[in-house]
Amino acid sequence: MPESKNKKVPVVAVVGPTASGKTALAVAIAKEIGGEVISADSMQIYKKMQIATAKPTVEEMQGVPHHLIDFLPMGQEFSVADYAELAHKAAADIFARGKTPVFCGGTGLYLDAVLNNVKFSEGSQSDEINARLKAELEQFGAEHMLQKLAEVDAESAVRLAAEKNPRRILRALEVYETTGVTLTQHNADSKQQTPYSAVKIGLGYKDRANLYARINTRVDLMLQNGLVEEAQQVLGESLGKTSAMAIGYKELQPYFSGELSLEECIENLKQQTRRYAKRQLTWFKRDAEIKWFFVDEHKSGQTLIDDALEYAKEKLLLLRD
RNA sequence: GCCUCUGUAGCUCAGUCGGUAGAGCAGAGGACUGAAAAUCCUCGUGUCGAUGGUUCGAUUCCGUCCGGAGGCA
Repeated sequence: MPESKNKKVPVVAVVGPTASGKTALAVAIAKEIGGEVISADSMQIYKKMQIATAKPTVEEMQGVPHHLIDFLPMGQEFSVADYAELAHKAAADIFARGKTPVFCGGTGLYLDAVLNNVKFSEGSQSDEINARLKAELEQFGAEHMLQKLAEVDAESAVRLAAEKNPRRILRALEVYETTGVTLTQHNADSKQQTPYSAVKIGLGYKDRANLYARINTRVDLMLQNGLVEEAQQVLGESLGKTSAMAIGYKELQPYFSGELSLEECIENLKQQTRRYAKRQLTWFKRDAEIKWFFVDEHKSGQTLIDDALEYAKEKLLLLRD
């Protein structure tokens, strides 16, 4: 009965690719153990973006309180740092009321940032510096930016040399210019002990084809539920840098402008969603703490939920020992 | 029935003046610390429609057959 364990806040995290059934499982778990859901989804945070983000409906929530959903105007930008701050607050609040936080979502970066308690220092971001670096990138290219980085932060430059991901090179430069500290150092400083002890449950498919089929039919369902109308409305308003990236609206833009047929846009939307799911899987796969449950290995959604529920309860009991 | 074009990677097509072939897309794997539903990296062997012939050697040239497109009757 180690003392340190008792000090950690027990939480459950339901993760997995889009369209794997996370919402239903998280609600079932929350109801069973007396929990509240904290969404870990970079797009469900926005108001008005309902259908495309598969935001849980009131019926789906079944009376379980949901946090970090449907609260931000679309024009506002958001980032991991913002998410981490809000999520920690929500978790502390839920725990203080004697309940258990149940994280649920497919944004791996958000989840990891919170569960690993990554510290986001305040001064490492600057829109002006970012804009300036971006202009420089456009003029001189990624290679040039990488060399510029190598002069001040050789270690990060070496690490980033293989992929030459412009976004990441710029961030490394931004961190150095704002804080005077290398990205390597900055990231090392961001590591802290986590206050949480998480039971991680992954929802997946044994056969990739089944996941893709599920995604395809879910997009069709969204269309039946009025996705086109929602897209028209959303695209008509001013989206922010973050919300504009949501899958489901920008793919339909060519249809509204008459460049492509609706059918072509839908195919494209489905494909984008499939690729997104694949990236999510790549992210979650490397987390060995996740216990996976496969949808296509169960007779019904209910047996899957029952199995996962049983696992979650057992694990939580162990954590409380 | 005749003529022309065409049949190469899951799809769209390049190409080989004869020495067994390569792009885009799709797909797969991976990375990921302030846009993450984002951004980026890596990965291409396929009876070159079938079958005979010419040749040291044919996917490439020639014949025949089968499939597809078009034109003329």
